[in-house]
Amino acid sequence: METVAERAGVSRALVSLVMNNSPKVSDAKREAVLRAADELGYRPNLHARNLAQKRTETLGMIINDIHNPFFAEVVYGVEATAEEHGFDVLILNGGRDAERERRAVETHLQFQVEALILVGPKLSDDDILRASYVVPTVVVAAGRDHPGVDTITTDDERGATLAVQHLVDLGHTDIVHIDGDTNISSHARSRGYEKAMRSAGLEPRVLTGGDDEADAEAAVVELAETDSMPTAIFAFNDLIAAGALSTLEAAGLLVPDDVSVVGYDNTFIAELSHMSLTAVNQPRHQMGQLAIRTILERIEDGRTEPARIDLVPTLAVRGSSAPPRTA
Amino acid sequence: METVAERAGVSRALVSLVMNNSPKVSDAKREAVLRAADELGYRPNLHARNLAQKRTETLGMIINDIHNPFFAEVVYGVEATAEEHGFDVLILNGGRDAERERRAVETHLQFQVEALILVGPKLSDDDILRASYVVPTVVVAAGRDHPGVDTITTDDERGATLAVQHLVDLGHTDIVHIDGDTNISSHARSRGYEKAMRSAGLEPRVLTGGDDEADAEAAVVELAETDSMPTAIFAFNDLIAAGALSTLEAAGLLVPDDVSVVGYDNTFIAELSHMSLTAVNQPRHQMGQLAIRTILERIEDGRTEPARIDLVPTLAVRGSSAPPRTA
DNA sequence: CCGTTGCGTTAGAGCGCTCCAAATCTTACG
DNA sequence: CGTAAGATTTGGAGCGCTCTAACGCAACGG
Repeated sequence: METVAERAGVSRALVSLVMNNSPKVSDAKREAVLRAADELGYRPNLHARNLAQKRTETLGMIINDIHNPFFAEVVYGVEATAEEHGFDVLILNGGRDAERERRAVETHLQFQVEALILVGPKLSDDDILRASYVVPTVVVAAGRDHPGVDTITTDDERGATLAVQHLVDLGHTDIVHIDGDTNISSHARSRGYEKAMRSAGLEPRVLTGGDDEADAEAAVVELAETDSMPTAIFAFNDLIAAGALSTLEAAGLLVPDDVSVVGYDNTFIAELSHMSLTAVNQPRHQMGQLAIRTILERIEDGRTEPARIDLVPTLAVRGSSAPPRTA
Repeated sequence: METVAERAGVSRALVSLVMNNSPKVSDAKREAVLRAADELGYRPNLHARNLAQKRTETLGMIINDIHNPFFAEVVYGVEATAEEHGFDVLILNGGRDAERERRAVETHLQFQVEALILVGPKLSDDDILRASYVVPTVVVAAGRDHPGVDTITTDDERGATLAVQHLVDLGHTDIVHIDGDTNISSHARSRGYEKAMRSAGLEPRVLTGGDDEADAEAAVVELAETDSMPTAIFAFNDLIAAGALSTLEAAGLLVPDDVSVVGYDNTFIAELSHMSLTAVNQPRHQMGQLAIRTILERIEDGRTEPARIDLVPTLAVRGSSAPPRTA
């Protein structure tokens, strides 16, 4: 910066003004500075800037797993909205691991991000709350209540109910749920499933799933081997559903003829007409967008009470669900 | 830091030593500092640290599109290896847009990242070269030659050849390629396709594709409407292939009976047995890993000549390819 | 009993930038 | 031509940390 100032024949302060395109710089000087900067390949050091400014205009986002297309779409919503407001978004990958997420939070905090956006976190409530004392924090796709922090969710319990009701309406009575294991929204979806089953007078049956295709296999194999295959499977997410589809096929079962399958998230995978997966839809882009809006209300408008936005899930009916054979 | 030092009854310098867990601090003082830091909720400011140290131990990665699972797997390879060497990885999403990528590069450079990892960049060679003057830069999944910078690729031309040869071996003579349009590796794959077709004595036919499912539709619809449907389609990537599968199905055509489809990347989408997509495989995890190794050779060992690592693609044969009807 | 050694500790400068108050230059006007 | 009001520009302190060189002190040998 010093060098640029000298070359342009001005003071360091003036260079700073130009780099932040302040309006109160004469055109002549501005141009001189810009030219000098260009000639020298000068690029402001963000660390120095952030240090001096005590602001970073940067938001920290942690996503559960870059693998899962659900999260990718939330990211697009977040980025688009953050950009509009002049914030950079730093992404750290949680990698489906609470410990890694904890380190990611720490990294973000040390980077002095102005807010934390946790998408489908695996962290404990305590960890989240602790982070929220340091910096505004919003949990997206939370599934359950996070006391004290902003949350953007779709009503997972209701989403699960939609899925079950759809299957019940088709005439299914034997519906198994493969859950999300330690995933944060797993509990709400299981609860919705169980309630809906009970209120339809049916007996719930829940198997342990996990995050993705691979985690579905064990559950479906178990169903096949114990000869307890239901007429319908409601999966924790689209990946599990896709895994179920694969494993069912490998077991020689037809979907939807032998077994109906319903997923959750309605990602592009469900949409692929080859998959044609009936799935509960979450408005991902909007969720990302609302996350930023919510956080900006804290940063810029100084809101302090936790916000709680609960969106309404819908059901996208496709080819993987049909009436059971016996009906 | 000042406050922590006071509370622990030591100097600021000592706090610094403790925070960087230097061995030359007495246990008593170390503990005192740690306790004070904990009580005060002290967290070192990374910007100040980076400024003083003139190192950031941070790598900047830009991925073409978080949507595409191919990139996600490269990310895992990069992260795992970077972590081993004590580097943080900052991810910025290119969003399939050269202009956004350019801004992302700028952001990373201002953040003083110690290296740049570009995964499937949409940037021009010039932009890439310019970045490489500032900081060690490696291009992953580059597809074509990038003079002056390190590249990690799989041989895309050969990959395309594998796909075509597989189809030719099955007896296909009418094979259309849906390309990657502006994608960086599109050219190499098209070239491989064309060469392989010619050397098999067949006439190449290339349609414009793009990045994902949506971009496949136009091409396939065109084939259907102009009554020029081939017996096999070789797609630029798995997403395009998946889109082709969908559109073919919508047109009432069976895969592989009426049309064989081959994808590229061999992501989990291809693996889903419902998709069962024959696809060219790239060793993604290894590519990420090698990217970091290569870059570390520059940072830590001071290599200066550009490295060029070209891996060998393989073909994963699945259910979407079969002999043509007429054969 | 004193000079040495070496460990543990510290003062203080400096990293590259922003921001404030104050200095300087322009312009307009009586 | 002098002056006040703006418009520009500048010096210097300060952001929170690391790093170097130097310092204090206990243990040790002669």
